[in-house]
Amino acid sequence: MKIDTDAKNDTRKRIMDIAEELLLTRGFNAFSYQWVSSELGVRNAAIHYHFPHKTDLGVALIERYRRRLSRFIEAQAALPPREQLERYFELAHSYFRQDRQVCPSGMLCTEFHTLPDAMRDQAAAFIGEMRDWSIDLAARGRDLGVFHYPGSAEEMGVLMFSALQGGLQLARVDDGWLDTVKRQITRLLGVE
Amino acid sequence: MKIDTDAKNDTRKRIMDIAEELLLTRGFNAFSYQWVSSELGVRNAAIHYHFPHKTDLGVALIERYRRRLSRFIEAQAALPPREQLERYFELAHSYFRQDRQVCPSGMLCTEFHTLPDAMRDQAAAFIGEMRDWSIDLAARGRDLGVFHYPGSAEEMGVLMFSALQGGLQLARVDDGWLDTVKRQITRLLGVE
DNA sequence: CGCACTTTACTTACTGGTCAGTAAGCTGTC
DNA sequence: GACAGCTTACTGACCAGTAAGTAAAGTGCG
Repeated sequence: MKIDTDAKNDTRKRIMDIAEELLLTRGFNAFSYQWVSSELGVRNAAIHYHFPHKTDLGVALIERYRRRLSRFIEAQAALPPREQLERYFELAHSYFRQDRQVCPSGMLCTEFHTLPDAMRDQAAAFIGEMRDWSIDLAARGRDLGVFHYPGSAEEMGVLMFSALQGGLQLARVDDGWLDTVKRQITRLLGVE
Repeated sequence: MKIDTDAKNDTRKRIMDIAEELLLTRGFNAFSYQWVSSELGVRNAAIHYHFPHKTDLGVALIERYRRRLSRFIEAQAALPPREQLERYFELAHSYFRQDRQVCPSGMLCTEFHTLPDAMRDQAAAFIGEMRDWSIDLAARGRDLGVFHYPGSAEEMGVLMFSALQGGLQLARVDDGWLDTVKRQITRLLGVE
């Protein structure tokens, strides 16, 4: 039996890790293969070997986000809504702690008009999945009598997602911003 | 007396108008002087005559946003909170209608780490003014008994700003998004 | 086991295109 | 004749992407 996760996959993963950090701090259009290769200590063309076109790298990154999100959702599907909400906030805050990153959806939305088609499709699917999860959380919390808010679960889920995305970006300019957003969302959910 | 708003100021204004559209659709890093000059029907260097460095153009754009915002705030300072809220929503929606633009603060936040210092300073000031106005609206609405929400005016103002910024971006992927956010904010403000 | 062959994971060296920015010249108006 | 508002022509840097070569590891076979 062959150990498949050797040099190739390791380099590939390290490229994606470096590219991910650059994507979430600077944006897809604001980093080049040079940035990745010099950080990794290889030549430019080595990146092209693993990801022939920059689009391939971008698509691979979003696909990975989607897999992670799917695992994240599954891993905490059984938790009570209050804890799920806490994890949702923690997810957002972990981006902020890491060099004031924004969430992938926020970066991909603002760069949307400049992205290649394949990346747009992936981004739209990813955002749809984020949206659905946020709505599910709002719905489940209300059904279990933990959240008390006006309007539908869809409206509340969409609002929470929007506020966290915006809040994470605005936190770059004002440290306390994200905490304020988290606090107010919690209050608006009527959690005692 | 000389009519000052002649060729120079006219070209300068047209450059800024074209650059503004590019900024809000593609982002500051994703358009070049070539894009502006070809749209305007002049040569590259003509743009450099009016704005020697791209940073100068960026700063001028944000300064203009700040002047506009200040006029916007002044023009409707006396309106009842419900109407002020409506105008706030309309401001956001007018961006969306125009080629799915995002609001300036959203674009500047996500590109923040790549912007020159002078632009960052302007962006931070602009966002601070937006924030203050949103908070004032929440405070005045509550004081006049029109809005009924939990938490402080600061928290509610910051949340509204965040949700509109995020919602405007996410509307690029899903047409109805912004309307949903507007509806839910209105509900959460306890407006009957 | 040992030798030939193939594949993997790169390298060096390059292309054509775009970028911001500059220098020098031209033209029409006060 | 001075200056505003351009133009043409250019520079050096960076960009994504490619082609050809190489060293080492893996594979098939006698």
